[in-house]
Amino acid sequence: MISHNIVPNISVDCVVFGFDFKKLNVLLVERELKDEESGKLLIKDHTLTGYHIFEDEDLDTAANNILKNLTGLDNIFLEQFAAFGQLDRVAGDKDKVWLKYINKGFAERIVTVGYLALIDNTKVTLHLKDKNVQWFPVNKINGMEMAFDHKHIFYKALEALQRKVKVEPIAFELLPDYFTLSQLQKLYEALLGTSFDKRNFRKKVSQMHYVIPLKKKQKGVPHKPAQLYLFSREVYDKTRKGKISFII
Amino acid sequence: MISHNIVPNISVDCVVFGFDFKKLNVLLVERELKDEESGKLLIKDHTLTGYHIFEDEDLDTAANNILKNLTGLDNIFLEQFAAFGQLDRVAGDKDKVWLKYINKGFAERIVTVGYLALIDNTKVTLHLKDKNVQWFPVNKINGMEMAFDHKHIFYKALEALQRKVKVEPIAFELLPDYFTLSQLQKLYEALLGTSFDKRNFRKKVSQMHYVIPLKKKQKGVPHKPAQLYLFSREVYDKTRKGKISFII
DNA sequence: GCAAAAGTGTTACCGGTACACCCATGC
DNA sequence: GCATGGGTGTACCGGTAACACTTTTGC
Repeated sequence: MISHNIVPNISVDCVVFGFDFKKLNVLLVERELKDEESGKLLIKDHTLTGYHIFEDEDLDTAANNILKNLTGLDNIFLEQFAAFGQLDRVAGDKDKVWLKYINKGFAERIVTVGYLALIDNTKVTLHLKDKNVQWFPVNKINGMEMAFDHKHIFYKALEALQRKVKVEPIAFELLPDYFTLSQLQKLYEALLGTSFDKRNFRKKVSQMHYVIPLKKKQKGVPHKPAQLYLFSREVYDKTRKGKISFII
Repeated sequence: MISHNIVPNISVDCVVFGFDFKKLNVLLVERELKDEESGKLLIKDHTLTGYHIFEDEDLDTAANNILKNLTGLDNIFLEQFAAFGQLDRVAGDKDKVWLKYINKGFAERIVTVGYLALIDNTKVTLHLKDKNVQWFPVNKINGMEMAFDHKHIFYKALEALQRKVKVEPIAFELLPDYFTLSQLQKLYEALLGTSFDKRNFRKKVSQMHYVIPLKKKQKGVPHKPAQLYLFSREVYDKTRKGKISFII
């Protein structure tokens, strides 16, 4: 039995991160509302990608569905990182106007569960065309206007990501299947806001036997083509000794 | 304006940890139901300490109130660690009977937010008298019957605790204000399920300038009395260099 | 005086850090 | 041939790990 009634006071919001080989980005949806008569712009800001769960929908399922709708992809890395339930989290002036306008029967008090999503930019760009969805560099978020408490949620997600990335091999989710060591290094530098010594970084990676060099090389680059690598979760699960650190 | 209506589909559950200088314990409430006519025992198991939030109550406030009711103490260490929303999480046979019996107007679908609480056993034991609330060693939980998905929640809490304890100085919350280094060592050993070399452990602690020796010593012990120490959060906040590890 | 836990230093090894030059390709 | 990023080895230092005996108290 499938219900399509939403739960009026519980939602799921996904903070979707992507990496364009230079910087870390986050996916945001534009929220725009014009006064019907005057045409005056009442609201123009951004929100995370989320919605209210259905009565017969798991939290994890809801998060997956959001990502599926957004990108067309299944099997995206998704992990819950926190729940947000402040009394006033949807009670900003603009937010009240907005909720009244969309009029979907949401409650005044909404608890949302935040999910972290990591996606491989190279697989997904096409599906975002002609939606009001866009990538924004994470270090520009501070200056932006955001709906509800979404800026707060975003920063909590970023903190969670930075914490996890040091301890679990999840950063690979942000890279294509085949990647170079320089791309991996730039990714960690973008994630953690630091920079690493090239040789030491490579020495460390070479101890991670689940980062496997391929026979392939880059092609068509105007410099020495780089070796391509692959992350193997199977090897990781078998060989990790429990206390591998992903920082240098 | 204070409302005393509960939100029927959102609850908060606290996983309360304590340390008795030998092992790590968790606080559980007995859940018992007898058939009114036959007197037959229908349910006898244990639950975490939690309740449904009120309409005008923050998640954090709700968790604090639970702890306050339970222990009489304010200012207990409390941290959210996950939300649980599986469709069938309150739909076990016993759970259905129980929810019908207590008849409080809860929804069929309940999302609960899990909080980790750390308390100093020496301050709180008195307040638990004559309630059906008791400490249980964490390594006995596996063999116990628990309500709803509370066993699952408990294990997630334990994992979160083990993760955090290596990286933040929260273990001190489980000790009295003044403690000995042996107590601290036993605590970490209980938390992480390992054992440490005494000298190396002390060497490491001596580099943590926020663990401060006092002029006092233990009294009335049948062996050489130990130096007492104190954890100073102020010193910690000032001196931590960002990457101190609490493991050895 | 004995049982019980407190307290204390040194050495060996390994992993982390710092650092500079040659190489392969596209244009 | 030049601009661009790819790729490589070594020496030093600091932290971790292993290890055994003396001290102080209550009884």
